Amino acid sequence: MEQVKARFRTSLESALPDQEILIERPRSADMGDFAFPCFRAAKALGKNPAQVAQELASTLRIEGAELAATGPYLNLKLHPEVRARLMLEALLGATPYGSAPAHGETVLVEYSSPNIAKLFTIGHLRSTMIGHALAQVNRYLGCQVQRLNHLGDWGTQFGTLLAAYKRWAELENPRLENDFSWSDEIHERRRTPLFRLFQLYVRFHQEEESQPEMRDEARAWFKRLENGDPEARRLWTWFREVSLAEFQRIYDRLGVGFDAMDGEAFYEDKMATAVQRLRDSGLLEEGENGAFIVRLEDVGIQTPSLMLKADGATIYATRDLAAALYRQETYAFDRCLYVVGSDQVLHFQQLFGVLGKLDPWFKGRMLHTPFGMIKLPEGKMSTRKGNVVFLEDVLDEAVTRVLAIIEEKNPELPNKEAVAEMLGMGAVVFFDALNDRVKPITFTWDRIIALDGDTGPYVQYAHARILSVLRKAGGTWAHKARPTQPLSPALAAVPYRAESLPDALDGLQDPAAQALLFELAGLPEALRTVQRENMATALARQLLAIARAFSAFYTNCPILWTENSPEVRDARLALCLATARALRQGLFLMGIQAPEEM
RNA sequence: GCGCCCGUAGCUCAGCUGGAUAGAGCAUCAGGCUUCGAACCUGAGGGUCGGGCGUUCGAAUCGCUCCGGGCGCACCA
Repeated sequence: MEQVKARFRTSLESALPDQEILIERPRSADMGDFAFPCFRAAKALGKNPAQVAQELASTLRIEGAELAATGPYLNLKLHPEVRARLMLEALLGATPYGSAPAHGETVLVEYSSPNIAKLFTIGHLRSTMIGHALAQVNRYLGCQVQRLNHLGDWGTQFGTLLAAYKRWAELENPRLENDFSWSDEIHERRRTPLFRLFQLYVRFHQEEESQPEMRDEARAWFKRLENGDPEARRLWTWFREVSLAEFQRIYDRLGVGFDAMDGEAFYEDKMATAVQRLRDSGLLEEGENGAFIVRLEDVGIQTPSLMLKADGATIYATRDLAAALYRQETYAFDRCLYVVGSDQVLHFQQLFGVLGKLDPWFKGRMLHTPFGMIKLPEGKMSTRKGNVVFLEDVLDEAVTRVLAIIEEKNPELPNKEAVAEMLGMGAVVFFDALNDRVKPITFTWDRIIALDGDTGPYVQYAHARILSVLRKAGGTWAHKARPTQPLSPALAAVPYRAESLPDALDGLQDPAAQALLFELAGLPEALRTVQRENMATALARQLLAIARAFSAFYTNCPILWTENSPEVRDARLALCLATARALRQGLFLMGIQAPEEM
């Protein structure tokens, strides 16, 4: 397909010297595979665009394709059989479809980054799964990717937690579990140390409102922690351990992995040199009240970046600065993506501004992918106030709903629970990636766990139907649709064996088959869009388009009918196989599994 | 107050480096299971692309402005 595009480009270049040739994709298969809009060329030539298209259509020749002028566009449309052959070769060949060979570019993706001693809420899902998808797609496209989890394991909040802990719940206290009135109503799973810590945190903030002097208590505890007080240190370590254990369980469930989990505490001893560099460059100025700031007006940011508090203590901006400098040295990266909510756009503008002034090397390498916050119908979620929706509750509810549907539609299904898990997760994760809105999303159960229409399960359903057909086809067809080794977070490409094509591809002449090929052809471009725009939306939407086109093909073109000639049957089976592989690969990049039956 | 973001069908959203008749899903209505999975498919209705002005051969897309909403604005992260 790429060669055809290149040939199209070459002939356009020779017909229109000195013109910039921009080739687009038409909106649908019946218009063709590639389109050249003639507006600019027409203007340069002083002609009518439609006329230019006509002239080009009658002059140029591309083997295996027809050139037609449709108004101001010159459309290249491959002959159905050529289109089928090119696409199936690409889809079933040795190179994973749409992937690129390693080219040494290093991309860092910072995502998830939960705070120690807090529970995963639905708000953490976006960063975690978008970050995962971006890491996966970049790896698929040949980048060297480092997946970074910048754990929130340092800061004043630990003073709060230490103070709360000392106040109400000593480590050894056996009454811990009974100290909280609402613990009896909650799920057994939440009777974990982490959940108790979370409750302590919430309680402290609640009581603090009427007793402001508690804040000093918290500050004092953080001071002790910073000064290396053994008790504070011991408790901090313990908080961190129980939190990480809990996080890992969730990451395992989501199929997400990291290459580094260096949290903010990791940069604790690296901030002094970072601050010194700021001083040496003359960027650090004393601001109001004795705090130290970096002014950024000259780079178009009116609000200066606060780097040191009046008491000399560091702030999260200092830690992010130290982290960026550390990463520059450690990874020598080409791009660093921060998948963090849109409430922090200013923070990252400031951070990037400071880095750019400190070292021009950083310019253009630092990128923030902001996303809208999830809020509840009654307002903003707040961990401090305790009005949050926990991620695991959402996942569990999704799985429960899917299980009910399985019982209704396919009660004989083996491994119901495992399949329900894949579908429930698929629904939630796919929904999350589908819209990359920067505006806030209002959480409702029915929205996030929708199972019909533009959803993960719709794509998974198309995949499962294909596997079902391939199984019925007998022989090794179904086997060919399975990965050659188990999938794991260490992989980006689903491992498939290269397959040879049937000799004849009649049977793919039908418009529905051609439309499916057209949508499959859009997948590589969608992956590049994901990489360029740093959002997973384009991939999710392309998978939907493929699944939709498959469903139409499936209803229009019988595959295993006895009246079909063996050639027609095999050609259609090959298309099914190619589609199944593409769908599984695409879902996998998003962190979604594709069950063979559902 | 200042800065950034958003406003597209009844609802939720795509489309935005300007370009073909503005697309999906949900909801509504009308059809489709004696052969491969109806978690599906086919069709219909539904739009001053928030309003206005401008740039352009051409604007949902770019600029200005107004209206409506969100977020941020130094010692939280």
